[in-house]
Amino acid sequence: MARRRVGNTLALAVLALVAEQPRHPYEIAQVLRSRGKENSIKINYGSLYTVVRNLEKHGLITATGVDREGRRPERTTYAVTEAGDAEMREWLGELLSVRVHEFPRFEGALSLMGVLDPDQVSTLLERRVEAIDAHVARGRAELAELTGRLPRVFLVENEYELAMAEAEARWVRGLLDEIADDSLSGVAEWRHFRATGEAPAAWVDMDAADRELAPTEAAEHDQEATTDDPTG
Amino acid sequence: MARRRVGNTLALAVLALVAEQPRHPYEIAQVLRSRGKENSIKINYGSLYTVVRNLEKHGLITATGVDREGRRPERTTYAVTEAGDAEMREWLGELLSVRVHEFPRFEGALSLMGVLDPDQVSTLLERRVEAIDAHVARGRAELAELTGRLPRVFLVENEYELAMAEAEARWVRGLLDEIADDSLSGVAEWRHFRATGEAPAAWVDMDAADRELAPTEAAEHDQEATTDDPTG
DNA sequence: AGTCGTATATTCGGTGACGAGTAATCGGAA
DNA sequence: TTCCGATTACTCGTCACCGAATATACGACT
Repeated sequence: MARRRVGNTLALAVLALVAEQPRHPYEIAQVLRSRGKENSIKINYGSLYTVVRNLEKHGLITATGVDREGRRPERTTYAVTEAGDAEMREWLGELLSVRVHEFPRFEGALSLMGVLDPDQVSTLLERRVEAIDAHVARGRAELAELTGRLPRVFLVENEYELAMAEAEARWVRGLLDEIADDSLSGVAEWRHFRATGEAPAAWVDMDAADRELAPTEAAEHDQEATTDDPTG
Repeated sequence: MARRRVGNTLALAVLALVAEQPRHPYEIAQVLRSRGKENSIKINYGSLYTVVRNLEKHGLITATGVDREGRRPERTTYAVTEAGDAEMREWLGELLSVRVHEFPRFEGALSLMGVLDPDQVSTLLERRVEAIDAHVARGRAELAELTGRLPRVFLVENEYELAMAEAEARWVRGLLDEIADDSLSGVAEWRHFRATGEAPAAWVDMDAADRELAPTEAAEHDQEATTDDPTG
C-alpha cells in the first residue's frame, strides 16, 4: 500500500517504544530485548541507528535532548512527533489488516525441488519436520512457562509463530505421505527425468505455451514484498 | 548455515535453470514466469542481472557465448559450472531441510498491537481473515484449473502457500474468538491501559526484570534470517 | 594495582537490492 | 506508410541494510 518513508519493520517498533516514552536508541534495543520482542522483530544495531536517523529526518521523531553520564558516549533521547504517532497507527493497522506475500525461502526451494531426486527430497523434508517438531516442543515449553508469569495478550506473536510452525510441519508430513504412497501425481515423471535426463512433458509444454493465458493473473492482485524497505 | 557467496534466493533459481541448459538472463526471467515460479520466487530485473554477475564472479556459472540478433542488445548466455551445480544442490538441500525464522511482518505487528485499541485490532484482524479467505478461494480455483493440466508435483509451492494462508486465517479466527469472549488473558489490562494510559504491570515488570533469566534462550538455537543477502 | 570480562553506545565501509529508466525492435491497426 | 504500444534486453544511481569494529566505563577478582 502506501509507500513508507522508513520501511524497515524495526522502525515501527522504534515508533511504538518512543511513543510510550522518550528513549535513546540503545535503550530501545534493551527494552525490545527485555520484552522478548527480538524473537518477532529482527534487531540489528546497524539498522537501528540508521532507522532512528531516518525517522528523525522524516520528522516522525525528534531529539529531545542529549545527555551524558560520566565520560560515556552521548545519548540522544528521542520522542515521537504527531506525524510519527499517526504513521505508526496507520502502518500497524495496515500490517495487521492486509496480508502480503513475503516469499519465504522454503516456498522458493519447493518450487525448485525438481532438480533433486525424489528420495533425496523426502529425506531432507523428514529432517525438516523433525527439526520443526523439536522447535515447537521447546517453544511450547517456554511459552507455558511464560504464560504463568504473563497475560497471554503479550505473547500472541509467539503463539502465532508456533501455530505456523505446526501448520508447516503438518503440511510437509502430508506431502511426504503423498510422495511415499505415490498419490502425488507426477512423481513417476519426476523420477524418470532424474534417471534419464528427459525433461518432463509438462515443462516443455509450459515453456512453449508461455503466456497464452494471462501471465500473472493472481500476482496482479496480491500484494507482494520481499524484504524490508520501500523507501521512495 | 554455510554463508552463501551469493545469497539471494533468485540466485538459486538462476542456478537451477542454467543447470538445465545454458540460457541468457532475460530468458531465465521468461522461463521463471512461464512456469509460474514468480509466485514463489521474487523476480526483480535489477537483482537478476546483479545476481548473474555475482554468480559469474564466483565461478558458479560461466558465459558460454555472446550473440546478437539484428541490432538488439547483446545476449550473453551462461552455463552452470561444476562448482555451481554443487552449490545449488547443497543450498537447495539446506533450504528444504532446515527451517529458518524469517520474521514475517505480521508477527512483528502482532507483537506491537498493544499500542492500538483492542476493538480496533479486532476490526483490523477481521479484515485480514476476509482478505485471506478471498485469496485462498481464488488460489484454490486457479490451482484446481492448473491441476487439470499439470501433475501436482509441479504445483507443491502453491499448495504450500495456500495451506499456510489457511492456517493463518484459522489462527487469527481463533484469536478473534478469544478476544471476543474474553478468554484471552490480559485484554482487561490492555483495555485499561488504552483508556487511562497506565502501563500494564507486566511491562513494568519485564522492563525491570531485564534479563534475570537468560535473555535469548530460544533465539540462540534457532537460525534466523530477515532478508535475502548473506554475502560475506 | 592490574586486568579480565561485560555492558554501554555508536560508527562506518562495503555490498547488494531495487525499480525506474533507456533503447531498440516488431507487429498490427489506422 | 506511419504511428503506437508491447516486447525484448539491460543499465544505473540511489538507498538501505548489515555486522564487525571501536571506544569507554564499570565491577569483580586476584
